[in-house]
Amino acid sequence: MELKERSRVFKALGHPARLAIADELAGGERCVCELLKLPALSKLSGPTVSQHLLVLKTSGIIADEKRGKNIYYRLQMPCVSRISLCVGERPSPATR
Amino acid sequence: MELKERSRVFKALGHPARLAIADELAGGERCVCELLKLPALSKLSGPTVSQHLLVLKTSGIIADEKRGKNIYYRLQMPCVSRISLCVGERPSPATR
DNA sequence: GCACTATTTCGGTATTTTGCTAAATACTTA
DNA sequence: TAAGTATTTAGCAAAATACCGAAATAGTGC
Repeated sequence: MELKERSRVFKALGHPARLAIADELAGGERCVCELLKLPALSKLSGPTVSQHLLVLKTSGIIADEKRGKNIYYRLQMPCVSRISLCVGERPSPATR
Repeated sequence: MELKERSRVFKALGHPARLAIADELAGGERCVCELLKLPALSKLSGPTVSQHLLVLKTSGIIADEKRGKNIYYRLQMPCVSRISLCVGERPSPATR
């Protein structure tokens, strides 16, 4: 994958709300109404969360599927759940 | 690591210039003057690259050390080189 | 068809990020 | 100490992003 495309994936994960969504979807698919209840998203409006979902989708991280009244999102990029853990690995990051 | 702190790491990698720097440093330490020659950075001014280095440093991804005339940067967060590869892994799995 | 629920799209504003030039700092060598 | 090289800091304009409320879309059940 090219530099720009790869960096787009990281950029998409580079917002607390979107990272929280990716983390949650690592546990299986969720409809938007479930995601809206996440603590990290509960302060945001529906339209705002919808925009964040679009960013994640555009970068190829998640995919959606409509079933009945709801739209379900799921993790499409398998490595993302691994990534997210790995970043937390080190104890003290910004030590000079 | 907390959500916000983790997302800052991704955000830092979410720019082609900074991802290129991280990729290059995965191969060992480099001084700024070497980084400036990278194809992905050659179009940018020195000060701009310096700002990108600061972003990476602030998020704990890289560390610097002054030796003689030069400042050498190195990867401080070991998992970053693994991450960067992993994102390129899959083209588009048509799950479902 | 009408009301209701779930979700997205639109239009706008506030904030953040990017990248530049000019100037400052720090080290080296003559 | 003067000049030269390497790098950062400061200040600023332009572009991108984040967020919201209102309106639109789509499905369900009466």
